[in-house]
Amino acid sequence: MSQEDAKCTPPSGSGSSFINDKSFDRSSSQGSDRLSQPLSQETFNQLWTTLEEISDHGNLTQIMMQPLDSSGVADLDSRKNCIEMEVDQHQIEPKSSLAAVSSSPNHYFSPDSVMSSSKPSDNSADPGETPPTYIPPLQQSIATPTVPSTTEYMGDYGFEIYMASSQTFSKAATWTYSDIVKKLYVKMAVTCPIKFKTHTSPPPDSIIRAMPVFKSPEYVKEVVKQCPNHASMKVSGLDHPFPSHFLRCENIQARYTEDPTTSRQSVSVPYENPQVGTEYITYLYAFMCFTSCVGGLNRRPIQVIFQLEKDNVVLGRRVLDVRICACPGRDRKSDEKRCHPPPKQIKRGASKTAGFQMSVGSKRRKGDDDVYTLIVRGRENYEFLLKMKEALELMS
Amino acid sequence: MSQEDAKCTPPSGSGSSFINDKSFDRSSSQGSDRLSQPLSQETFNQLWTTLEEISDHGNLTQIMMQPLDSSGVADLDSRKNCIEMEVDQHQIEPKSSLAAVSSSPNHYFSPDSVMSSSKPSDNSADPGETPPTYIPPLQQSIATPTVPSTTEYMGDYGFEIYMASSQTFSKAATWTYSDIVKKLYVKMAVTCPIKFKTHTSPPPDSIIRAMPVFKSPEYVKEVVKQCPNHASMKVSGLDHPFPSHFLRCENIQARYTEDPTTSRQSVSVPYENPQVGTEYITYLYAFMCFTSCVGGLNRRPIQVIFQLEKDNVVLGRRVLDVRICACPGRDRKSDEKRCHPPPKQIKRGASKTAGFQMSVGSKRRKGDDDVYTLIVRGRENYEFLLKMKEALELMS
DNA sequence: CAGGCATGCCTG
DNA sequence: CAGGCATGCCTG
Ligand SMILES: [Zn+2]
Ligand SMILES: [Zn+2]
Repeated sequence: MSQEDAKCTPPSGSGSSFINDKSFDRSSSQGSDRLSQPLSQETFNQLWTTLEEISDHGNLTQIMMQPLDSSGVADLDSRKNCIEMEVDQHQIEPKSSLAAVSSSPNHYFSPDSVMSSSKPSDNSADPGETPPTYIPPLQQSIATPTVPSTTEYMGDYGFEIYMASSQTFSKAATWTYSDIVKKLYVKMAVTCPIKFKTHTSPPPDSIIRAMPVFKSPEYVKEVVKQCPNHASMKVSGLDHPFPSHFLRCENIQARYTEDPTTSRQSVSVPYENPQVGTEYITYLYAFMCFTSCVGGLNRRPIQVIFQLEKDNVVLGRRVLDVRICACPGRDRKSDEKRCHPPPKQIKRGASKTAGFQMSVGSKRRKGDDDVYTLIVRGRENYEFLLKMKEALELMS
Repeated sequence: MSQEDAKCTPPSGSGSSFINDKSFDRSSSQGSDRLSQPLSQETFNQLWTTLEEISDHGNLTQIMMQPLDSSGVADLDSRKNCIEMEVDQHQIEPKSSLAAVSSSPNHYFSPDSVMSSSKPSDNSADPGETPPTYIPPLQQSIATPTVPSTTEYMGDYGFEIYMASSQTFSKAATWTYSDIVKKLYVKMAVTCPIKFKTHTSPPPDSIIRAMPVFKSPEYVKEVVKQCPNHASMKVSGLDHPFPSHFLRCENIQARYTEDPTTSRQSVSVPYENPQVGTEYITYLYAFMCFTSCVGGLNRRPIQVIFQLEKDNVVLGRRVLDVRICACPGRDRKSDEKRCHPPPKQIKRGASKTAGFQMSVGSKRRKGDDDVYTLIVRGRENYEFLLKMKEALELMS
């Protein structure tokens, strides 16, 4: 049961779904536990530590983007150096002093995505939206730039996201959205249509930026990126502008960014007003790893932050829980079942015997003490049923 | 049942266990099937093809060995170039003409590991060993150097391997050897003692070379290497002489080789005669991926070839089936059960109900037509048993 | 350590 | 496409 807890916390309406978060899966730092009796304990601890450092900050993607004309040999050791450099950066020089001065923490996204407080679209400005709950002063500083906001924010233009809660429950549908768990279930590497609208046209050249983050507070700080396995598949770099991005948008104008400070990756597309007669504008997104990918998301649930931005000013923000899996239909069904167990569902067994439904529990029923006679043909059947009867009577 | 077939073919004694091989799991080229509704079908097919090429020949390990003093950025695209170069090599210039001339196919291992036919240790020379079965002329040429021999060969020195069939069945033991399935079950990244002996001391400076190969004929040609995930963990290169090797030997004198022609990786250690009073010499080996590793072994069973060599002449060869998994005890147990199903084992269900054993099948038994009376207390119990009885009578 | 779940993938 | 297995890993 405890293994399933994490799944039972659908985001509460439009507020930050973080509040509902429970503890999650395993911590990636438990990795070293797997190495009982290692070649050399110390050696391995080192290995795993290295791995964790890399997965926290790694600049692999940047390395991989290097075009063909370079030396032709890779020095992956440089990654480790990058990591240390990065840490220094954090402590010494916030990438842009502009960000440090004028960004509003609740709308902070990346150093080049600043919320000007003079704009009318500040979070306190929109009464129709759940106002953000009290934020302790510490969080208001730029001290933790690695955790992007996940507070939903409609903004002045009425930015909204919409998932057709369509697509069958079928185990094999490429994607399906659960309105009851408020979560998108989607297969890996398939495009999934996501719709947006505003009630007022945002300024021209506005964009929608999409960025994945871990849902659990335990991991929000960690950057979401592809696992080495899937990252290594796109190595050729010929097929995609930013091959090792976890989140893609099928749009010729899609722009792939990796924030040099936080090293978080995002995709942005120009916001287009819906065609006449259409309420929503649809973009096609694809997720390039499973939620379960070892060495990547590693079974840690994520959400995607969709932000309407104009010149690095955040005009609106929507957050979508996403699970990337092999059987969206199956997994949706089981999540929903977990949250709304059907009446009289039995813990385990029994109901699988199907054909009839036996109640379980201590409630006494009509006829509980009556005595009946069963005529059975066959010795073996008789013995079986006898044992069964004894077991049943023991239970009652 | 068919999913389990492959597991039920223990190698038949000391002969090539290839003969018993059945079809295996899925082909890795089915990868593209996973991408239903991809971003762009063509693009993805390309991706997967690239991946397969890489996993077949990829020079990643070489690239990763590049020391820190290089440019500091990696050009992983160069891998693809390497691949093509490699293919050319195969067709144009066999690495050493010596190998092409004097190697005996059955003892062929790698271009620098040649079987001199003047040596007394030729395969035809030892009558105590199963002589290799007829080999069609085509295979005798050096045309398929990518498939190392897996024929066991005791040789003049009486080379033997020995696995203590010790270690509990316990689900958590780090390794266990099944004498009935003739397979080693071992956790990933833990050292496992493997013992060798000869009846006569081999010449000084003899070595034992260990090389993993896929067991299935379908995949033998493919080089066994670590999955990108696990390979990327050792990236630092500080911890191990050849960090991305799949097979390691805990021995200061271990030498890690990657054959430039076949790009197969192997570890060799100097052969040492057992200590006085000891029959065997023990080496510690470790496997750095699961048999199930996606992008690596990918659930394809492997075996390890242990070859006694002296100056690239093969003096003996032993082959060991190995499964690297999280629960060696559990998996051994289930493999053995598959091969020797306990008498009266029921396909599914029933036996799980424990406490009594019901036979299944159509054999008529004593008492099959007798009629018995069962007195049942409780309406619900009665109804349950009634249904049960009806079902049972339907079955008989 | 043993039981059991989660989840990719295989097979009909 | 649905049922079901295989198998890493989590939890008592
Ligand atoms: Zn992945
Ligand atoms: Zn692996």
